[in-house]
Amino acid sequence: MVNESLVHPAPEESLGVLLGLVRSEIVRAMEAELAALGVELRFTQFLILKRLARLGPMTASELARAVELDGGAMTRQLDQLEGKGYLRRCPHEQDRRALRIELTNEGNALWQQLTDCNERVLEAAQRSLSETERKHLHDYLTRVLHALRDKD
Amino acid sequence: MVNESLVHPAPEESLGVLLGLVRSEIVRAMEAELAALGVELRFTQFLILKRLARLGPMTASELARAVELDGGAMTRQLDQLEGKGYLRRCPHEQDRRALRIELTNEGNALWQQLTDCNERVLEAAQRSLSETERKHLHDYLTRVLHALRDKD
DNA sequence: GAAGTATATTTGTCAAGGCAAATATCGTGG
DNA sequence: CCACGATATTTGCCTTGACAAATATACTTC
Repeated sequence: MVNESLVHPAPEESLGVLLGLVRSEIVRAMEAELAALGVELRFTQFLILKRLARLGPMTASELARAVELDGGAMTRQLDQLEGKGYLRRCPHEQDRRALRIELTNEGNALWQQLTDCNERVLEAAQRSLSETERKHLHDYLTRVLHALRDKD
Repeated sequence: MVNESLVHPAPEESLGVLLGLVRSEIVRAMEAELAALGVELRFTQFLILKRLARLGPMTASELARAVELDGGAMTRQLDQLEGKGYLRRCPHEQDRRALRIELTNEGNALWQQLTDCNERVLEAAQRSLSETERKHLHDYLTRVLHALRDKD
């Protein structure tokens, strides 16, 4: 598969920089899209709700690990999301140290909007990539991630 | 009670998440590598020095735009980098509002270490990708970035 | 079952970056 | 020249996330 933009490469941005730029554009686009729908959520909060919606109730620690967020930061995000009424801290049945974090009805109702919104942003971002290219992009990034994590 | 799906995360991480994970691993690796060489620099500071080394002296505003950093944040980073002796704020010859930011000899000397370090980290990150795949990855990311910036 | 270790949550502290206001200077159109 | 809007830098304020300490509870080992 020949690609024209390989023939005229942009002034060489290093991978680290490029990743940062793309990510911050995606975050910006998502937050703007949400705000336009009247939903005031930061990207991190979107990620938290997404995990809960997809994986079901779990403890705050599991949630923190799932979104790679510090435990302390998670406590404060949960404060906010609970305050907005999207989730609830319930006592954990087997472990009295832990919490069972679950979406409220309102949180579940919001979820459809969030996932649609995410869909639109990712579609827009990748609109110049073919289906195959999208798969490759995902595959490459996954392999890079593994390379970085499994040192050697 | 541990949620098994957290141990083996779903194969499909969304692009936004994946980008964040890869970037934060690269940042972590770079900072660790630098620290191991006795150089205490944050990734942002590395980027600033990199721009200066590659593009030569410029104003603080130009530098801020080049690394996509807020002007206020740039002022504070310059304070630190000037304090460490890596750069210098000189008066701008044509514009008395502006500064001419330039690397010191020490800053230039550091540069070779930084670029070698960056080289090693990126090589390690992409070690499982062929030369062609690396080019494609870069190309895809560049196209995604353009798609996000040039709204339709 | 007691002691010691590991884990869950919360809270305090800190650095970084975004945004807005303040100040200085530039450049342009009367 | 003068007023006015744009730009450069700095500073203050706010939010976020990392890290560490404190507290409560679970688990493991003897």
